Amino acid sequence: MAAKRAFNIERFFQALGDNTRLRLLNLMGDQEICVCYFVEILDQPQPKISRHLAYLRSAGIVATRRDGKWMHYRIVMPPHIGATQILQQTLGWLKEDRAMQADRARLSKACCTPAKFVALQGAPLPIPIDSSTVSASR
Amino acid sequence: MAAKRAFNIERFFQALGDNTRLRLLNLMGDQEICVCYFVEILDQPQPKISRHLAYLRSAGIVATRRDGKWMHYRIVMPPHIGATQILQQTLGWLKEDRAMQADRARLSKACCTPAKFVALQGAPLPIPIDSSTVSASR
DNA sequence: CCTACACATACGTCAATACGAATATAATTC
DNA sequence: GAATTATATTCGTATTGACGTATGTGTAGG
Repeated sequence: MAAKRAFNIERFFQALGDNTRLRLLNLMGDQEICVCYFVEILDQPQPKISRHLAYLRSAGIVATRRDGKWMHYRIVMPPHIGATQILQQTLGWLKEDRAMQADRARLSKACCTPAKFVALQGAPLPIPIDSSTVSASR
Repeated sequence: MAAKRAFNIERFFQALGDNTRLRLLNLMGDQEICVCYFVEILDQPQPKISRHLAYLRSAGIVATRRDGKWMHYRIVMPPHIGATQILQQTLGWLKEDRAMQADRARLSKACCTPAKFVALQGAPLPIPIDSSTVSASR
């Protein structure tokens, strides 16, 4: 059993204080994405991606869902309304950043033309999250 | 090279990822306050306060003004509109936190009844900042 | 000048973090 | 059940950050 810690403000901001983690959050946006996409799009070593995702999870910013071999990550809003607003604001800010736009463009490309991304063959496509049912799933 | 670096997003969030620094920002709010108040209200060693203030300054979140022996600190809005919004949001969030409210209450008390705070004898009172430079939230 | 005051910085130490490389775990496939 | 795939964790190391303590710097007043 993974001991779930209480939400921590310091931890929350620290989680946002790293460019790789911001890039990961930017890619997630309102989708649920599996790890192989992060590795491919950011072009970084898999353990590095995995560690940063673990950090985001420990900070209560993302959650996971296992789907066979694949692990899907999605953003979850923190239990504090203030943190939620800041996270939303941050995501909006990232959308205006050129480098972040480029990351998302690459992700779209990978989803539309998977033939050009050999490493993603067979990987499940990102799944849009219905913003009205953030918590529950059928 | 100049000591002043370009605004850095990672640095910005890292600066917010420490409770002492959040307390300092909370006390500043829309006032310009000298260091001795921080030391007195937070009841922490002066070098510790000074180091955290230096960190905030290096992150481009606060600015200083020397007034004789006293150094006044104030919040300055970052050059990025996104960062500004997040900083405002954060300050608003802090206002709802009990511990942060207690800090501000202590500050008010120190300003109204300075006789009870021996260490602050002769210290200049906090100076409200013209809200035209900082978008207000009433 | 010299001292006192307000604040900043340097130093040593310890914890937290980031990284590449290697290895472990979990689920699928054969 | 052995190999493969996808992801997580461990290990060793280098960097950064936080802290207490000591010391340095700038200013005002005698």
